[in-house]
Amino acid sequence: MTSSLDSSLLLFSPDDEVLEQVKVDIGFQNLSQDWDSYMDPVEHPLKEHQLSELEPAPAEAKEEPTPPAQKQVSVQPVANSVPVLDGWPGVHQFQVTVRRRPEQAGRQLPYVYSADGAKLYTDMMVAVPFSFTYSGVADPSALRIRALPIYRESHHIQTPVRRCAIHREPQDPSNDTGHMMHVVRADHHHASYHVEQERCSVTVPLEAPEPGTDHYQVLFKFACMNTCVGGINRRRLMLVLTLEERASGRTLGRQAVEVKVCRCPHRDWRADEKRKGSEQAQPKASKRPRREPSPPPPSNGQQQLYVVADDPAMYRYLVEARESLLRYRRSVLAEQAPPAPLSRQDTAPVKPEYR
Amino acid sequence: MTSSLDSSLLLFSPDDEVLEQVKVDIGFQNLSQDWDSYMDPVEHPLKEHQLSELEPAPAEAKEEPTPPAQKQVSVQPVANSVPVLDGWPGVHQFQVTVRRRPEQAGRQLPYVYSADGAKLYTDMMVAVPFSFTYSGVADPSALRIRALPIYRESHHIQTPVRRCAIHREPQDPSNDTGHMMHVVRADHHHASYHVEQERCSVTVPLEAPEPGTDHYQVLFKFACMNTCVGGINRRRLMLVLTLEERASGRTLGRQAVEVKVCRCPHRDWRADEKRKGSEQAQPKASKRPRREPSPPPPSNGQQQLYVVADDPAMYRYLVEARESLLRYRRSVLAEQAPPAPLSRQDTAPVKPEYR
DNA sequence: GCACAAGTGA
DNA sequence: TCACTTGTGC
Ligand SMILES: [Zn+2]
Ligand SMILES: [Zn+2]
Repeated sequence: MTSSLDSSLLLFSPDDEVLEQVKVDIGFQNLSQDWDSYMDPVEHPLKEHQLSELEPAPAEAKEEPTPPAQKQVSVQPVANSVPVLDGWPGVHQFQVTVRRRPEQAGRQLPYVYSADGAKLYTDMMVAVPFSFTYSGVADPSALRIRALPIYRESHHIQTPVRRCAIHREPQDPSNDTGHMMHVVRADHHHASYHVEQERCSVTVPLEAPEPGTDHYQVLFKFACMNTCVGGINRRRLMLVLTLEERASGRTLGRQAVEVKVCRCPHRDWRADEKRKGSEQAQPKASKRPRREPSPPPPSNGQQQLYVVADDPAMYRYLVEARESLLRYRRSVLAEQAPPAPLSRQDTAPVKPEYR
Repeated sequence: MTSSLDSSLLLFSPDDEVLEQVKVDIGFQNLSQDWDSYMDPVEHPLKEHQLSELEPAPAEAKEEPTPPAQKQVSVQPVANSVPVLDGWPGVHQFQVTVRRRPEQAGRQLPYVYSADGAKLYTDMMVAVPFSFTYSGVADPSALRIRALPIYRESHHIQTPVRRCAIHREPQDPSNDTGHMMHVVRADHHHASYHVEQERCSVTVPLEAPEPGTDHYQVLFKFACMNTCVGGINRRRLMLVLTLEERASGRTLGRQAVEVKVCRCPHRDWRADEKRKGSEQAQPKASKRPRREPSPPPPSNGQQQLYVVADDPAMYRYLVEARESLLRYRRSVLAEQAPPAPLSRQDTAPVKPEYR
């Protein structure tokens, strides 16, 4: 039996990390009244469409044209499976990097790799050379490398990374080579594209390093920006790279690299560096990390209420609902005692958030 | 015979303003060699897709469900017709404004109207009350008001204003009331939506002012932002408001209002005001107007070469081609003597501009 | 490579 | 309302 996204990549986790995360994310602490008024469909300004991302995408789940030999069936229990991004070299000492790091780059490349943060900054649709090292592999062709993009924040880690409406258009040049739904592309003749549980990934066969080099190089491209509206939408991205046994799909090693696909890789890399520097310099309160503070990991030892999520969809729904509530509260706070209603024609009444 | 976009709104103009504009826009002055190398499909970094906007949109030109009584046929010659935005009150003294201008606004509205510049700043999908005045109309119901969005810059004035891919999605809340293709909506029970020559507009019947007021108020909403990628795309917008004879479609009056649909109407209005102020203060070179410098209107008295555009599509094609060339030149200038080609695997070769 | 414009979280 | 982020023109 074979599996493409195997059980060590998609981790089945009833009341472990995932639920811990749910407890943290869904922080309704004795706020049942708040909850009620929030959930009242007449009172609060939410509409279902705000949760539209949660709906399973209109079955795009068809398998890509793949060499029949690699046709595979997932045996993975789907419920509560969450992608793992812990680095794990495994027996083959599987490692990843991107060559030509910034400090030695002579000419301005359309990408920068920060080795310490394991973060790649790249423009869209440029081929970035990932270098893989491994050892103790008798027959490389029996293994393959999979690249799977996921969201970094726990809030969104369960959401499949999908392309935005604009770049999904068939006439978009990024789709000249097909694989319209795939954010991550591999410039490799034997790349094969997979869609499993709504998640798009690409695999390439493992090969021996080119003569004279000690690493196997694969070119990956990214077909949406981190900022793509209706797609990645400014969320942080990780690229999970796994070494797999081709026949069984078993994971033999794993590494993850953060990827920021943006127009000015160098500028943004530099900005991150500066930020890092100033944060260390002033370990005080400093400036709050603007981007996605991500719920406090351990939190206080006090009794915590939580909502159990039965499946990923529910989890996502709840997380989203929570965020909507937070937005709602903020807006209520912001408005506070709605000013004497004007002529009732002057301004639009309760309206959904358009974006 | 009836016409919805009549001949005074769409002006037939062979060798007049339009061609003047072409002369200015297409400024190939003795640059045939430049042109050649530019047009060589192998040498230069352009691809057809960059001109994709020029292609006629996949026939969305179906008429909206409209009361049969208002079903109309256009008798308008299409070639070289260009929208007019000169204010023209006409015999009925047709005038437009938006009430509640900023200086007297107590509470922060989601829109601001600058009367002097005749410019509206508004958030997306909020109902903005336009006030119309007119006089000498015996039977208002025989007339109607049309709202047609067009691009302000001559570069783009021939391009129909279309919604972006994101807001065009059927599940977008802005489409709950239908009219998916329409950027401009009227909050009026008898609004009727038109699509003619790829241009979307909306009409409402003219009515008598509400008792006690001297103006007829109509609520308009805007269903895309000025910045919408793949749609308006940061271009400046005008809303052309025409008073029409309902039966004949004849134009009796016309006014135009610039509209900026953005997230922070007040901020952007304030910014414009400041800009205006500082520009007057320093009438010297000052800061170059960043946005769309729009080709120098009269230019020097020297012999000017120009390319004749036979029809709007060609015109648009040429304008776009010209802009592409400018981009190409800039990029060539920027690169100058391409550095010794690297390992040929490090960087992506000639690639189209992804966006 | 800089500076501006403009969406967005807080 | 402020400040940050980030696409984009030049
Ligand atoms: Zn995208
Ligand atoms: Zn839009």
